[in-house]
Amino acid sequence: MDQLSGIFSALADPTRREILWALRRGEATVAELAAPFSVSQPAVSKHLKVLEQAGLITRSRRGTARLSRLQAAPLKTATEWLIDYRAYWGESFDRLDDLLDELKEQP
Amino acid sequence: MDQLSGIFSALADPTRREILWALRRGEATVAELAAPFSVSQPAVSKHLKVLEQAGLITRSRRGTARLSRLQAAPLKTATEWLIDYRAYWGESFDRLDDLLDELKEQP
DNA sequence: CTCATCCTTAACCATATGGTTCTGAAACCG
DNA sequence: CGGTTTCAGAACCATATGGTTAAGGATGAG
Repeated sequence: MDQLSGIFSALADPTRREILWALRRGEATVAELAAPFSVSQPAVSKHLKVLEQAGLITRSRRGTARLSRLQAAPLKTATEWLIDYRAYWGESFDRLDDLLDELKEQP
Repeated sequence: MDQLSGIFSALADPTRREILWALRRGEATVAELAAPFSVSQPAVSKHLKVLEQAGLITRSRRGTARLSRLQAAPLKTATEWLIDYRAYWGESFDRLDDLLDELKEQP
């Protein structure tokens, strides 16, 4: 599986996007990440493995707990693919351009 | 399947990304899209159906041929998700920021 | 050393996915 | 009308995916 496919398929699952969202402010344990969901803890462990293999998170230990931490690189890779795509395409991204403008103006 | 999941899982397949790439300059028939690949024509038809259901393409007829055409909206949706995510995350996108700077300066 | 805690792995299951071949529908060509 | 071209659909297959429960490894607490 190439890198982009791994990233996009990792992002394709709503539970995994929620997990990434929960991690945006820092590290969290498996139990903390599993709490908001109605799925079992081993299911969350599987999702974390997928995210790790896509490079979206790295993992470490603290006592018996396993900590997950976001990694920026794959998100950049995915965003760049989309932006590059647009660069080679005739049509513009209209409202996306506006959004980017806004983002540039509030640094 | 929610919209983002459909878009990301459509983008997760390399063949589908190649098809989108081939469509960046305009419409194409199924045969034209299938030619570069070592898969059968029905396989390409299936991929086109996935892309259509994700909203990434629309389809029309010209004689016996079926034309596929790119749609910008889902690409915008996906890009915005990634950009928004970054907006709520502490770390910056480093080189992505540079890329965006470059894009803003060559309009 | 023993035990509890936290999490991963194994085994299993149902459904989805990506591929095939074969068949047939839809539109033009003569 | 009949044939050709272009493509979609059906049926089938192998593997991947997302879920479960049950068992067990690793670390810290007592």
